[in-house]
Amino acid sequence: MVAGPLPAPSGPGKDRLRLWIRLLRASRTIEAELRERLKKEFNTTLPRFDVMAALYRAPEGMLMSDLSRFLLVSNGNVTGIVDRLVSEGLVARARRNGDRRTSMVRLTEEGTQAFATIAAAHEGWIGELLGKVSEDDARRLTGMLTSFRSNWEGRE
Amino acid sequence: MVAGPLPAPSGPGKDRLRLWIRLLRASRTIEAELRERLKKEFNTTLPRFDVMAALYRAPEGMLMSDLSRFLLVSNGNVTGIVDRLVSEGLVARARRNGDRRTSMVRLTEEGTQAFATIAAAHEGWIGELLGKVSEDDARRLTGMLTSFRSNWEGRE
DNA sequence: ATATGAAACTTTAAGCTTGAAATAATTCAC
DNA sequence: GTGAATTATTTCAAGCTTAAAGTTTCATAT
Repeated sequence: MVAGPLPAPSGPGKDRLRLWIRLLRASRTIEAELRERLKKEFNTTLPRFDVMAALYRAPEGMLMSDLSRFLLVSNGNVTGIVDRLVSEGLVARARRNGDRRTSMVRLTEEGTQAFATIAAAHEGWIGELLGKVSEDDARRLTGMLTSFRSNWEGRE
Repeated sequence: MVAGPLPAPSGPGKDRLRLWIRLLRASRTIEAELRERLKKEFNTTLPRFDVMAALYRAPEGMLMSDLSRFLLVSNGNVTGIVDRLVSEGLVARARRNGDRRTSMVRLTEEGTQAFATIAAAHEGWIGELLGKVSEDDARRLTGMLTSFRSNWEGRE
């Protein structure tokens, strides 16, 4: 999967395979770097950051199922991450009157402050790690990725 | 991190942030789909597939450290995955005469056959999932990703 | 020869991840 | 209104992942 150098395959369809391999290697490389910095600088993790980022954009809160759908991870996964964030005082669950199966999850005041700091650093890191990509290329690449995704997404 | 729809941020540097988010969402979406199919069709996992793919390209075998470097994962990680592949008879470790710290890891006959089958299906899936990307765009995107990566890689 | 350090690998603890099974609450058909 | 599906969430087992600590082996400088 994460193939790299070596006997460059050729033939029909190989271009897409190569694209996928590059895509995967690029995101894994960046992810690894972010994970390391989040740990070193803020003693946190990428999954926690993802959850907080989602909640930061939704001051009114999110349901667990909204979170898992948005983050593209399983339900049970989110449960665990939120549990940990709650125990750290960064996130709170609020039972709802309407539907007692659900609970609104939101950042605490402390969580909001903490996230703002981390997010600023994060944006700087991305700027650094993708620094060699021109703003122009960035926009072009983004466009390609967006359209490709919307094409096959929502199949099943 | 995996932000998506909603209040499109703007400002300097935001284009690269947006690019990163798209990149991550694209690869996670495809990865999830591949993982699911590997499980359903072949009862295996993405990490096992990755290791087997690496070994398939190296009939003479690879050291554990080669594997972990190539796959961009930690040493301990590879140990576990290889352990499982060995217990399934798909991979073999061979002690070396020269250096008794190391062992050459390679696919067994059974592993080679199994991988060939899975790899064929895998390539088809990629063709399907990235089908809407023209071969031309695929090559262009690949080029962009390659150059961006080689730029900041090998920093530390 | 022998310490000293480096290298290759494994082990461990903690956390992330999934898919499936279990719980609980709601909705809907009758 | 009762029972049957549906929905939201949690729990669970198995496996993946990392960073750090530990083991064994090798290289090298005395």
